[in-house]
Amino acid sequence: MPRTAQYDRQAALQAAIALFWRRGYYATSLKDIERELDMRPGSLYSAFGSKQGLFVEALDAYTATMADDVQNHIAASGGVLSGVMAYLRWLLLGQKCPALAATPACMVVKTLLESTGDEDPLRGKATELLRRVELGFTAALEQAKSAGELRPDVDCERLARLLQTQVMGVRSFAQSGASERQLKQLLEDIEQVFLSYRQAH
Amino acid sequence: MPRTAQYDRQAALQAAIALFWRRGYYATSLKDIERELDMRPGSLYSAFGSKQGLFVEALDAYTATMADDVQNHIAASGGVLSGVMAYLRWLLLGQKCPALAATPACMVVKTLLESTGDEDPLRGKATELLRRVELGFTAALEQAKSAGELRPDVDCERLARLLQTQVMGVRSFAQSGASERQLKQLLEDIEQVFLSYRQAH
DNA sequence: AACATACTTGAGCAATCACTCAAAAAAACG
DNA sequence: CGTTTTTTTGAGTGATTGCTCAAGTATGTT
Repeated sequence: MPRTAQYDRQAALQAAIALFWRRGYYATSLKDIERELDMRPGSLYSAFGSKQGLFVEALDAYTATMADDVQNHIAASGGVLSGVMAYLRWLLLGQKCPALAATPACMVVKTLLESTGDEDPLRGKATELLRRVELGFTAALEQAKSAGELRPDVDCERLARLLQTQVMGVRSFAQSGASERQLKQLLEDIEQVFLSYRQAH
Repeated sequence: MPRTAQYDRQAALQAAIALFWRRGYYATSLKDIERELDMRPGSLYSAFGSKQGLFVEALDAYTATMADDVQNHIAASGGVLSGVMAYLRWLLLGQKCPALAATPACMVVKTLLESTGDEDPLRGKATELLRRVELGFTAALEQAKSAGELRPDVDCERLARLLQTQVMGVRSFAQSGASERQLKQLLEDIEQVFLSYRQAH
């Protein structure tokens, strides 16, 4: 009996991701959102509740996509460390140029850094998601250690944090407009960081 | 004959740094600024021109202070790489707890990441300042190479970018609420990164 | 076709945004 | 003390903020 919704929720979320990723939370107005998602306030608020609700949902979806991308590169590459490096190369050097080249920095990190204090719910959400990614890294590293890719004495939780720090660092650095050649060198240098964690054969 | 200004420009700038560092540019309102700097609109606008003018001046002052801190630690530590590590330890583990522990992330990086696009003047300013810091690193590394601290084949510009990436990474990671123990381990691990660049004796 | 049940629309809400400016106040001179 | 010069004040600018809601519109069922 009811009328079916006109908009595509997933498409709207993708548009929201692109918009918030580029402009951040506080600098994005509802006018921007209405224009970019092609939705009017009534539809927006019945679908997502509030600007913050939409943002959180977009951030969750972004993180899920990112985690998938990382896992796919790990699987395709065979090793965890080489997989993450492959992911970074794909992300920063790939032909995803137009959209991503402008915003190589991680949306979660952007959110963490634009949060206004400890009480800001955005900070809580961002740290929660970072912790989730970190746990994913840890699990993948544990598995790699069992498979003999890593030295048996490696502390996987610790290495996961180093790994995450590297990813946060390069992606932020890439935002400052480095050339492709500089990024390539940087990724090489970072790859060296992980050399000592590998199991010698 | 004229009336002398009541406010202290340097004190006002310090307050602006603290405020913008914590809350970012877009999420900070003029009401916040009036309260925190204890200045009314007229004084603010005669002194700094605009919200953006005040922000840029604060960001410049922040960067100058940060560069001083780094240089001091390099001088006190004897080596460039050990100096930067000492700076990070002082920044992230020192007793600067209350104010800084809440905002370990670099204000310039926060600005870079909260900028809304390539046309955003904030992004230009942030990249310019990062470039300046990078050049400072390069110069210090060149000097260190001449002094025999670094291997003669080290590409100093390249190492400077790696160094900056590490600093950006840890400081951002620290914002996500890591424990002191985790930070300590992370700094140890990062120190290992630079080991291979040192000149053997 | 007529009804019921949504969804979409856009005008409009109070609050806040960055900012202006005329008037009041205060210092340095005579 | 009075004059001059500058700063400080705070009410007020139009525009925009996130958001609401009644009216209009479209769909699926009977």
